[in-house]
Amino acid sequence: MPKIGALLRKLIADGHVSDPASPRGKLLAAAAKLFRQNGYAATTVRDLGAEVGILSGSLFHHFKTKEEILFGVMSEVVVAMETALRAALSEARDPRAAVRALIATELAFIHGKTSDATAVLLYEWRALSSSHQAQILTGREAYFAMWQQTLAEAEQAGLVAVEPEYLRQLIHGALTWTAVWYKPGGALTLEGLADRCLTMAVAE
Amino acid sequence: MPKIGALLRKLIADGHVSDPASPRGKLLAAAAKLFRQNGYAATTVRDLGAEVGILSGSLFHHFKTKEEILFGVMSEVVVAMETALRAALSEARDPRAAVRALIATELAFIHGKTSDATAVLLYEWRALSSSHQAQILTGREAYFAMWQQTLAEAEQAGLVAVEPEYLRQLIHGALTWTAVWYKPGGALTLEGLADRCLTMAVAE
DNA sequence: GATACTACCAAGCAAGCGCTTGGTTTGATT
DNA sequence: AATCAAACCAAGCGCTTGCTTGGTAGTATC
Repeated sequence: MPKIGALLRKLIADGHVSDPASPRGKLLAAAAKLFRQNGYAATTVRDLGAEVGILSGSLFHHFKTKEEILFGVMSEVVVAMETALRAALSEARDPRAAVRALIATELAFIHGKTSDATAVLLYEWRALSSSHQAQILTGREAYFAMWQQTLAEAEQAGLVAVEPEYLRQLIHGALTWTAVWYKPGGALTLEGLADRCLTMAVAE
Repeated sequence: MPKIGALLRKLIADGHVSDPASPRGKLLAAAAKLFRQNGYAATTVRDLGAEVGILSGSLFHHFKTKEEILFGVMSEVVVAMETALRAALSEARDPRAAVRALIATELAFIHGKTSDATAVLLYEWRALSSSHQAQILTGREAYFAMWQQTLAEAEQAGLVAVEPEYLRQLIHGALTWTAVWYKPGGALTLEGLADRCLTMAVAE
């Protein structure tokens, strides 16, 4: 499984993700942090400006509206996540390893350097305009399909006892909720957490 | 397992939960609906007033602040949930049945008549003041303890392969997330959903 | 050395926000 | 018939919100 950092650098070089050194990239990172911490609606454009050290009005030189900033945060993490999941899957040798690869990659996004943006993607869905929602949803379809297919193969191999479409959602919920309770650096490592999730999801 | 409706009526009669026929009860129900739909920060006191058919200023005859309304929604559902979980557990004859009782009860809250309030409790945590957060947390401790003990007994019976403290959080996440994707009335019944969750959580 | 572009500031506008105030209606109680 | 509390209205205050406008400093291009 390639490190996510390396994948991210390639996406930046290709222009699919904003350079964190650029004003736009810094702003998106700051927005992700504040949106996660206080929520989108409770974060003001003045908060955002202060976080990057400019006045609130100057934000609108980079983005047309506040909501475009939210959309920017979400769409970039969707691109990165899909790339990472595809790379992780391509190296898995059997259904069980494939499921573990998906779990570990998703946990890496939820708790690694992209954790703020990922949390915003997962928990600020409502705040997006419906047209932007549709765009993000389209971007995530490939991602859902990967999960679906992987779990279907695990089912054929007799590894899982719950229908893939339901199991996918249940696992997704379990992983998503780790953003609320799991703190890296404690007794449970990220690898350990992935092991527990795998144990729960598939049979031995 | 007693119906939640009956438990709720008793709580109303005893004054632990607001009567839905009273102005306060109607307001809390409307608030739960709007807070869930649009989020706490994005819901204005004018929205709340319009939903119950009064002017925004009149809300403050019933609650001191907007945040007190949120707190009211959350604290009442916490009381109800703890009562329901305790009742469900008392009728379980073995560890497996106990786990299923907890799962089914929580799903009933997430998707039944109290679904709006439950969703608000789960997803609007950040919007509460820290002192109110502490109060809600205290109220939920008994609830966490029930889960913890039930899963510990299941572990001793050899039913689960993941440590109770982690498994509790993973299951909680899976159940919580059903609020986002599961729609009652489709091919999968609530009982069916509970079965899938149980299958994933404990061995045969 | 003129042009053009990016990134920002300074100031503020219109709209909407939570909440307050003083007064009115309503329905039950005495 | 008089009393009283609960429930609500009408009006608006002080403040914050997202966003706009016109202008400026720095840097790169031709």
